[in-house]
Amino acid sequence: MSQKKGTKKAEGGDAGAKKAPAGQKPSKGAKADVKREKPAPAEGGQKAKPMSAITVKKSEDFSDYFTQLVEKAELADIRYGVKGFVCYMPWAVMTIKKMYAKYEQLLEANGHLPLIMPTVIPKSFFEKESDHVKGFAPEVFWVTEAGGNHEKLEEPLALRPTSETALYSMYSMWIRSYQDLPFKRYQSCQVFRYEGRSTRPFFRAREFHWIEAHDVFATLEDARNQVLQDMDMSYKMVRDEFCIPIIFFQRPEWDKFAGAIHTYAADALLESGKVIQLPSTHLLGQNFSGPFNVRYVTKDGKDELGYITCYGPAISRIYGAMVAVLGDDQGLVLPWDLAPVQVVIVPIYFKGQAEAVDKACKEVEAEVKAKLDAAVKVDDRDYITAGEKFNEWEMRGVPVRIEIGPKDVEKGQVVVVTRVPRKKEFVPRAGLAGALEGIAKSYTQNLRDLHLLKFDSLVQRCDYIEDAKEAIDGNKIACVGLCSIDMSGYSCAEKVEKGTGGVIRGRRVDDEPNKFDRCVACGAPNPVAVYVARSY
RNA sequence: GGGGCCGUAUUCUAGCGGUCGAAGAUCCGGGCUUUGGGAGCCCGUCGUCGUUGGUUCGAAUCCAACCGGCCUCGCCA
Repeated sequence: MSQKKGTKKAEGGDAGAKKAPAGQKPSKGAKADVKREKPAPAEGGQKAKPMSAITVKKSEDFSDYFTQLVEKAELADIRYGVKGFVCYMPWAVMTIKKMYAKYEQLLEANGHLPLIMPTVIPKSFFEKESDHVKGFAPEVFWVTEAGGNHEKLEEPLALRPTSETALYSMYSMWIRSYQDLPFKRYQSCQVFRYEGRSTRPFFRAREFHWIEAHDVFATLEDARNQVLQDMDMSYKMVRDEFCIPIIFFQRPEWDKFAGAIHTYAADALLESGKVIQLPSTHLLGQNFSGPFNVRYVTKDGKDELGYITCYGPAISRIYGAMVAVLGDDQGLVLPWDLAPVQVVIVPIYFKGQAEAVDKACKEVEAEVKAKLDAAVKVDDRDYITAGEKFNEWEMRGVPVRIEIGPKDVEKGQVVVVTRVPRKKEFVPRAGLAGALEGIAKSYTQNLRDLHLLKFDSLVQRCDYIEDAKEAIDGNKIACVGLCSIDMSGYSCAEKVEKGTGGVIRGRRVDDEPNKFDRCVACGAPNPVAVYVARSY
């Protein structure tokens, strides 16, 4: 019987089999470490984890791994049936809300006030700035009719792909004088993009969740300083709090936000060897203040255009990146502050001793809540085994598990197990709060250290396009010389991208250690060092 | 947007022109028994075979289009 089951589970594992030969790999690697002694020899000969476990190794098939993680840790449900739109499940939402809260707090500490704008933008607003219109034209959802008879709207409404045009049309009314500047607002909202490329939960959707901050200043210099602050906030949040290593690039001229003077964007590197863009900040200068009439009166009575910046951390994508970067073969891993449940208590029941165990669990729960102010949960379900609970909470990335059984009650101790690193310890009840405090304090720091591989170690300096291709094929980022990231460098950039299969991400914003004598494509002297990588 | 693969119950799979009034496992509900790393037995429930149209005496099965999913290549948070 369990033989049959082993077989079935192996099959369950190839949820991905339909897509590629890679789907077959998993069963081979599937852990047989659990004491399931039936070999199930006839059909396939491999034991497998239950369907509730991830059946591929992250390092072997990242794409399948991510799909399974999203499904099995119940982060999103993709069965809604509209391309690019998914249900965000409670476990993900609880973390995402915490991420929002941290980000919003930081933005407010840096002088931003919250605001909520309408979701629809009239066509006429949207079309005021021509570069921006061109950039977004292909990916806007339009609301064109309404009512029972599908009456046509007099003016089509865009489902906002981003809010510049909505905000700045109001900013022109809200901002009157230099006394109003700097004028800094943010909103947490959803935006919509009719994405052509294939969609992925969290990473690329047609509806995504983000924060956008839009700031107006009296001088270009003030605006530039805001861009620096935006980058600093990104590091504080994305790297320090969410434990995702990132680096900022100035995007090439041909790859900037439509309507910006410059775009600066953080890239993270995922297990697949692809970079993904995380927060970006744009120096818009006066490109929008002209068309939208964002003006202010100076101290000496002159009428001036404001200088604008906008900053867009996409929380849903950052969440996806965090899940992807931190997760391991057991499932999700979360920083301490972001875990919906930080400590789970699993009672180990035995006939006739449940009451004593339950009582001890309740006591420990109360103590942890009181002394640590942590999110604690007692998993007292009596219809599944303790082992299954262990696996379930590990899949969900709960940082600490406390096991309490009859033996522990007797000895006045508990078992404390940390998710990362996976470590089991017997702790006397009297020392529990102290032990947990220690874990809580260092947990996130440990994760960060674990993942803060410096980009430097993943970057390969290359003098020839062929070398760069080799580096990129080996899941690395290539650093090459390019004559320019202005439009004058575009044709060389095309050659590099075609020759390497990567995309030019731009020039590092911080200090550049690599120096080049000539452009890899045309040989022109005094090139700028740029980074080339495959991207999501 | 291009190319490739795919769509049967919550999920995974079988069926590949008539024997399908669609099979098995899982899930779910009930009962017993269990719980220190993914338990077992018994009973029960669950199906617009993705949708629409076509071919055929007859379609889950063949064809087309659409919708969705996965993989892969050129443009973005």
